[in-house]
Amino acid sequence: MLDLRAVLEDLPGVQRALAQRAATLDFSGLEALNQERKSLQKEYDALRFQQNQVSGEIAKLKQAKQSADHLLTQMRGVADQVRVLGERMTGVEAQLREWLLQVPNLPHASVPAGVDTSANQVVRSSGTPPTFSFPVKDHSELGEKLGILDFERATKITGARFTLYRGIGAALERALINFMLDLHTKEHGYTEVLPPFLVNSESLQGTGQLPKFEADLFRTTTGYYLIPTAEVPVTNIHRDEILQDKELPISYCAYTPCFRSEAGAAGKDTKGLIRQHQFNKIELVKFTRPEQSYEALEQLTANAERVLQRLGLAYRVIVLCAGDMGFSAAKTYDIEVWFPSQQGYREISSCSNFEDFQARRANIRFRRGPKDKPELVHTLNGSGLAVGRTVAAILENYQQADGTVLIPEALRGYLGVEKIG
RNA sequence: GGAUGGGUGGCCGAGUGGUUGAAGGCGCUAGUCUCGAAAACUAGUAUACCCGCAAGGGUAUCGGGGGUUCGAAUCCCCCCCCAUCCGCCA
Repeated sequence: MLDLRAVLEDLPGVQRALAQRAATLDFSGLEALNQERKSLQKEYDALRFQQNQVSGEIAKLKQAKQSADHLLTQMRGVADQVRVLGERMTGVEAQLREWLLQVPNLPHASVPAGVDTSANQVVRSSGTPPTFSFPVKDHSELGEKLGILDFERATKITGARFTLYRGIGAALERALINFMLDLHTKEHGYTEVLPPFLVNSESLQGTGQLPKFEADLFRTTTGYYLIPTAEVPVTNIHRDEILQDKELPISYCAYTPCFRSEAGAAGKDTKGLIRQHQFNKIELVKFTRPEQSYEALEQLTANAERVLQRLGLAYRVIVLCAGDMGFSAAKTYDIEVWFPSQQGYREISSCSNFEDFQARRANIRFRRGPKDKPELVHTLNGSGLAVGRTVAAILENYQQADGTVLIPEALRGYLGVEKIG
């Protein structure tokens, strides 16, 4: 959520910034709505002032055992006026908030303009895509032939876009989770957390999934939602809190499954592990002082890249253009890993700085010193990494001519074998 | 799921209709004292919004929402959460 005051101070600037991400929003009436809010508040405050004053006088008279009847008569009906004004004020405030909640974040100055993926820019590449002297198989074919991925039975158990991992395949997924968590906790200084996988709507509003993106979520009959990413529960750890300056920056990593309805993705990536309703992910989340968040974004992205380096997978880092970023992000790097079957790179991590956008929604603040006013923190997060896609990348990049798959060195200690098949 | 007791400021804790934003204590900040520190003493110490150049003033907030009343932390209703007991369960 943007700061209403800041928006009103520089409407043209905000509109220009939002135009960069192809966000069309109706700003007309915003100023008037805010004026209405102010005048209602003025009226309301004055009336309450009067009410409080007279009530105080009544109290004094009663204590002095004197009649207050004339004052009681005078105040009859005022309470109703207060109620009516209060309701109008609440209504206007709700309208303002509703409007603000629909507005995406403003892109950072370093973000390239553009409305779709064609304006994204490659920042750097690492590793060399492997070459094969035989026709490569894609990961779903490899997984099925090796008996470690069973898409058919998962469809029977649940439906499309689910996977049953089997034997060494299940163990590989688990090994990757442990490997990634160990790397981030032991070498990158993150604190591991294991959050709830169901969250309430306040949490989803805090990180920006609600109210706009309800269709992407699974909702339970109790009104809770399955998390679409650990970003939601982990960022909300500190919702409605004032952190101490010395606590910052805070770095959390978490393993969770993620659940996405994938509404609107019909026909896309229908085969394999790439696009599932349920997948595992290691998430990195940071809370920082505002002046440190861009440095933190570089660091967080580097931490995610480290996983791919250790696994020996070729990847590149993309900076997303304004129009391709998620709703809450001010700047996003996507990390894309090489997929031999597609002769191209596919997203495996997305690392974003949200600046104070989520912090304002979720009311996450910090205090520099005992006498200072609370300020909003900056929040960041990124995948470190999506586990299912990592399994897919390993299968494809480490496949051998005989259909077996070598296990990357870094994982052998976790898995206890050198190859699958 | 049933029963009972609770949710008050950064923390502990008083307060059951009338200057209560809220006693008292702790913590924190500043000052006095000290060579310095501790202790002691003194003062200050919430957040948001509105008016104002400012000084300052006003309003709201005692888990959340509604209601009663001239007036609600205090009374009533609904919801959430916590504790304990029972039931159930991994």
